[in-house]
Order: sequence, then C-alpha cells, then structure tokens
Amino acid sequence: MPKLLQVGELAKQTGLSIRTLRYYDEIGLLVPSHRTEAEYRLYSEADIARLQQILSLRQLGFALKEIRECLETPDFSLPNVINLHLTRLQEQMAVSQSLFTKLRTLAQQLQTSRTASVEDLLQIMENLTMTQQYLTQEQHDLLEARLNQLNRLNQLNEEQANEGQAEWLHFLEETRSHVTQGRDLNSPEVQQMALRWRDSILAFVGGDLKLYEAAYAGLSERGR
Amino acid sequence: MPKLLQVGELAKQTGLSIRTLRYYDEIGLLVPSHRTEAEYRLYSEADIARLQQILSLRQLGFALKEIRECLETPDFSLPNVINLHLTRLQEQMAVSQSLFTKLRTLAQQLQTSRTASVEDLLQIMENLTMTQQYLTQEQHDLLEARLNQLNRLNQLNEEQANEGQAEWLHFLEETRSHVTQGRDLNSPEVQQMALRWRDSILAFVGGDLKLYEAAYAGLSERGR
DNA sequence: CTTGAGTCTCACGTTACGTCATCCTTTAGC
DNA sequence: GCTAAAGGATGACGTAACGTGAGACTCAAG
Repeated sequence: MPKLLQVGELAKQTGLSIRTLRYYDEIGLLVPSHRTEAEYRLYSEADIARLQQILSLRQLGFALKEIRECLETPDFSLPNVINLHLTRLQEQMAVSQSLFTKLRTLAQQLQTSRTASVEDLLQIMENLTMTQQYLTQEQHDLLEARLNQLNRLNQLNEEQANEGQAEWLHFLEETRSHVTQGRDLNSPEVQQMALRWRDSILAFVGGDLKLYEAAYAGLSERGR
Repeated sequence: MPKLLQVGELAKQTGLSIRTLRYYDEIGLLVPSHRTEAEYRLYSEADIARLQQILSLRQLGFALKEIRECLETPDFSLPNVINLHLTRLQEQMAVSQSLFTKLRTLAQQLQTSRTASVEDLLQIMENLTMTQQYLTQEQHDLLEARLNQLNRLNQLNEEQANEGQAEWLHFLEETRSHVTQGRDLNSPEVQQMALRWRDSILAFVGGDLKLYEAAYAGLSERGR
C-alpha cells in the first residue's frame, strides 16, 4: 500500500511551511493527487518526487511559473535537470573564485598602504559590488538562454538530443576522474576543464552563440 | 565643485533601475541630498558613497530595513562592513565545498551503478536540496545573530570595540599572508584558518554562543 | 516653438509567501 | 459519550522590493 502524507508531515520532512505547500497547490504547481473525505490534502510518493524536482529547480533560481512550465513538458528529463545543476555549481565556484581574487586585491591594497583610507575602502567595495552585480546579471542571462534552448532542444529530433547527452556524459566522465583522483578545485587542470565545459555548453546551446558572447564581452568591457 | 548626478545617470552607473532609486528614496534609505527647482533628484558624492554601502550590505543578504538601521547607527564602521564581507565569503566557499562533496557523491553513485535509477537520482537530489536549504537557513541565523551583536557592540565601550578590531586585524593579517603566498582555498592550512576565524567570530559574538552552537548542532544532526 | 528625452508623482500589479480569523475533523482521555 | 487538543481547510489581508504604466512637467536642441 502506498503511504500518503498529510501536509504537516510533508512540511516537516521537507522543511517547507504548510502555507508554501498550500500555495503550490493553489497555483497548480503541486496539486496533491488525493484528498480525504474532509478535503485533507494527501501527498503520494509521486507527488513527493515531483516536489523534489520543484525544489531542485527552485534552487537553480527559476520562478515557480517557469518550473511549472518545465514540468509540463513531458520529456523534461533528469539528465537535463542535473545538467543544470552541474552548470550552476560551476558558476558558483567561478563566483567564489572571482570574489577571492577581489579579496586578494583588497589584501594587497592594505599591504601597500598600511592604514587604508576610507576612500580606498570605498573604492574596493565599489569594485566588489560591481563585479558581483555583473556576475549575477550574466548568470541570469545564461539561465534564460539555457532555459530557452532546453525547451527548443526538447522539440528537436532524437539524434541531436542524444548528441547533447553524449557531450554531457563525456563531461561527467571527466569530472568523475578528476574527483576520484582528489584533484583540487582551483588547480589549473580543473580550470582547463571548466573551459572545455563552457565550450561544451556552447555547443549545447548551439545557435544562440551571440548571446553568450555578448555576456562575456560585456564582462571584459566592465573589467577594464 | 562637487558634481551632482541625476537619477538616470546614477542608475546607469550602478546598474540599478530608476524605480529602485526612487524606491530607496521613498523608504528613506537613500534620500538624495539635493533637488532641483523642478524636484529633480540630485545625488551628491556622499550619496553615492552611501549607496555603495547599501549595495554591499544588500549583497550580504540584509533586508533594506535592516540596512537603514545599520546606517543609522553612526559608528557603523567600515571594518565592520568588511568583516561581514569576509565572513560571507567564507560561508560561500564553505557552501561550494559542500556542494562539491555532494557532486562527488553523485559521481560515485553513477560509478557504481552505471545507469543510475530514477530513484537514486531523486534520492541524491533530495540530499542536495536538503543541505542547501539547511545551509541557507544556518546562514540566515548567523546573519541575524551577527547583526544583533553588531548593534550591541556599537553600544559597548571603546575598549572592547578596539579589542574586536584587533581580532579582525589579526585575522586579516593571516589571510593576507596566506594569500600572498598563493596558498589554495582548500588546503588544510586555510581550513584551519577558517576554524580559527570561526573562533574569532565566536569571541566577537560574545554572549550568544548558544545561538551559534545551536546552528552547528542542527547542521551535524542533519548530516547524519 | 515644438519635439524628444528625461523626470515627477500617483497608483495599481507581481511574486512567494506570512499571518491571522473562523470553522471543520480527527484522535485521546475521562 | 463528551470534550479538549491538535491538525487541517478556506478566505482574506499583509509584506518586500520593486515593475509598469498613466498623465503632467522640464529641459536642451533644432
């Protein structure tokens, strides 16, 4: 017999609030597949699985409406979801890297001028926030582009889809070998890998290369 | 002559929308210090400096109301702001680290069972989202605790405040030495440093040790 | 002198929920 | 068999941080 959960239990298990689950029901994002006589919500295991997907996508910064649309396309495959997850991870690490570079700059500034002036610090903070802003902007652009392409991909023929998955598997292979060998995140090898990963994405994104380039051009222009 | 900026110009320079600047004016967060005859907003350089602080704090995840309160306490010193920035960086790197560990788990899972079952993947995704949720929750708790303590700190006598700054300078010294020596983020030395940094924070936070401990206890409990 | 770009205020819309208020169900204890 | 406590349901209003017009004003350029 498949066990069914009430809202409160599910809320406890997921850490979400009851109100949130009720809201997801309200907007048709996660409608519990059963109800009791007294209209109590009952969530099946399939519902829970769907909720996991929802949370994953929400984690990636998607709006709830977008998530619903994603899950409506029937062949929104798990590889694709994980693909997104991996990419996101890559970006987060890149951000950390960038931030650390900025911190190094700060440290060096403090090294040269022993007591940094207020103006210096403000200048540094300006740099910090500026790059941060720009990165998140870039991330958003990329996410949008990827979502669009993902949707388009789902409308392509199987051949190309399989190609994309092959690329993805290839990258995963590499990642795994590096991970199992205990390599470090900041080693040149991994950075090299990140570049190839980016190229892989470029191939994956296919036509909209211009969008990607624009983001990068803007970034380097900003960096001068 | 101090140059004054109109909203549009400031918006372009900061990447914020005009509406956002108007909103900040509306809620009293950033009230332009001048207006033209026709009520055009004019932002002085002091205003811009304040905006930088605002963006820095916003970047740290503070609510606008909290930011306003922060900036209202007159001796909300720059070291404190940068202190927060550094801590945040530390946390972000910890999150990346954690995520990467999860990814490693995923990779290993895929290694053992060549074609991972849907259930396996869901399980992994569950772990991913769970830890993520928990971390952000922890981060929020810490941020709140720190804000409170920061406010209290501002009400302490100068001695203790200077002590806190000395601690901070000490940590910065260490960071700098590590950075200039090109050490890696994931090296045991830096992790050791992170631990000491945490202890420093603990000292900094002073009384509310319990709050900190609760957060960590919850984390390890969750991690079982 | 008009046109176009920039600005103003007012005001309603949006997202993802939080927070009551009020009523209904279910379970445990007496 | 009754009651109290716990859990749930449905409105409905509140919130944060803006987005998005509508309609009027201002300012520099041709």
